[in-house]
Amino acid sequence: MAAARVRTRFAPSPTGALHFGSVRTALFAWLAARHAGGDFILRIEDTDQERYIPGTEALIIETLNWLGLDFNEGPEVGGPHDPYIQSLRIATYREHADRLVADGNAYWCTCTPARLAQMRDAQRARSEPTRYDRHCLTRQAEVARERASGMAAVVRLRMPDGVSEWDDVVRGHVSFANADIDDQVLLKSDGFPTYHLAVVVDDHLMEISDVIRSDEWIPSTPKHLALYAAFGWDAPRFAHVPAVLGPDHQKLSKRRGARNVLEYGELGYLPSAIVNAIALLGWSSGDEQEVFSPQELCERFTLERVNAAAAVFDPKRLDDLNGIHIRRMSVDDLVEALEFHLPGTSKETRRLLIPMLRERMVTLADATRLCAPLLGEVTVDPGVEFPPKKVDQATAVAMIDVCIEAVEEGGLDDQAALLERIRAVAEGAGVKSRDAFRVLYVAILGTPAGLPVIEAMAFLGKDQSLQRLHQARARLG
RNA sequence: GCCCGCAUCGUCUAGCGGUCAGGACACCACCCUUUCAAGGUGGUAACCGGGGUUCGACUCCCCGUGCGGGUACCA
Repeated sequence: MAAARVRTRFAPSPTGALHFGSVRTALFAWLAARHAGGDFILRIEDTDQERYIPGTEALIIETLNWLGLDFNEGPEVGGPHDPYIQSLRIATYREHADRLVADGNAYWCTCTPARLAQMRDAQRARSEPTRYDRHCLTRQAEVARERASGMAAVVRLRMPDGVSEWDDVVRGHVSFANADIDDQVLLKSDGFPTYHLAVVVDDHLMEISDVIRSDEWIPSTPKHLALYAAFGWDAPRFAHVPAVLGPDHQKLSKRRGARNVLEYGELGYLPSAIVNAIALLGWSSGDEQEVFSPQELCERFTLERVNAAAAVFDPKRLDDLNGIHIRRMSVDDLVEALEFHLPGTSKETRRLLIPMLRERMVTLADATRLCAPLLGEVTVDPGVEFPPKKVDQATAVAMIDVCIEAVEEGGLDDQAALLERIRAVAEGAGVKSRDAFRVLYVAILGTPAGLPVIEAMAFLGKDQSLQRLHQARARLG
């Protein structure tokens, strides 16, 4: 078979916002496609009306767009295999189910949920695997009459004998004894397909070359293989990626509080940092590079290098990467990105602030806190010691006085000269400059730590700086 | 119950029979320094257990243990 074009898809069910687990699966599928110069497709798997949460579809698209995981085909953008929403493709599944029944690879079943439950209990009691006992397979004529009289019925896959096996891109060789596998329901009594039928039909029709999905699907892959065989289709490559675990080592899930990825945007995380962080959850480059732009990831990523073990998401790692990605941004990009976190500021103002901020942000949201004393009034927090620790009254007074004097005389243009003059006073007082300078930080910023104080004064201007210095001086009595 | 998968520092990982078991995050120390950061240097810290195979196992095989997943007319 000729090397087919690589086509991957992300196929979420619209049951809620995306968290890091689902997004990572999407990312791997996107990276695999982009690495190969192939196509990435978004398909919505909404075959369960009961679990459907309205609005989720738009949320998923927004998340993908925000992260930069662009899709070539899917809802809204369309494509050659439109529609990309399964609830709009019901007739297709129905036709395929009929074909399976006609060929003897599937059969109708009218067993009630109660009988099924009873059957499973009995099997369990006998230490047997739970699977359908094919009661209806042996009475198809009767089942046909029951259906004609309006009895609820489903179509079940007739699981063939033998062994199902495949070479999983991340797991290696995997095999199952078909005898342990259930005759899966393919068409529900409401006429909707189950995941199993829909996914196989769509992946084939949409020419998906690599099925990349979370590893909870491993046990049902034999059913899918049986379906490909029954239809006479070639099966795609399968890559089952491991789960992403929370700090409790439990799989990330919507209940249990896994966060909507979009919330990280509001918190000041960069899409590129998130992409970098989750790519590292299970994938490694093979050399020692760990900071990647999305572009670099596309170049370097291969499914073969995805680890098979589940990974615990570490927020500290994201923080680190986010700071690095922020520092790698251009000033122009930061001016834009900071608009949300420094509301009411002009581009020029943000441009002035960025050199001070850059090395100090873990998230963009830190800008709000860091810049507050420069964009508003200094607040005198009674919890802040003044004079600070290790600095006596006299030294504090001297520091403020020299600063006032220097600013009045020399202004704020020559920051180096200003710094020298102040430092000389600290040294003369025999106090470490690291301690003495805190006096100025509290005076100007209201806290002993923050943006560099001389640059901060330059930003505030002479009048405002002097006013704050005099205010502080007054507090010292 | 039955089936499947996974197993290296606290966390993410490299390793694909012979390494002082490497890197990153976090943590600690020091340096730099106008605070805080950023940056630099160094440090603490790991092969789940037991059997094999082999001259030699983190690496291959088996068993156990732990964890995860599946076992639905949910995906």
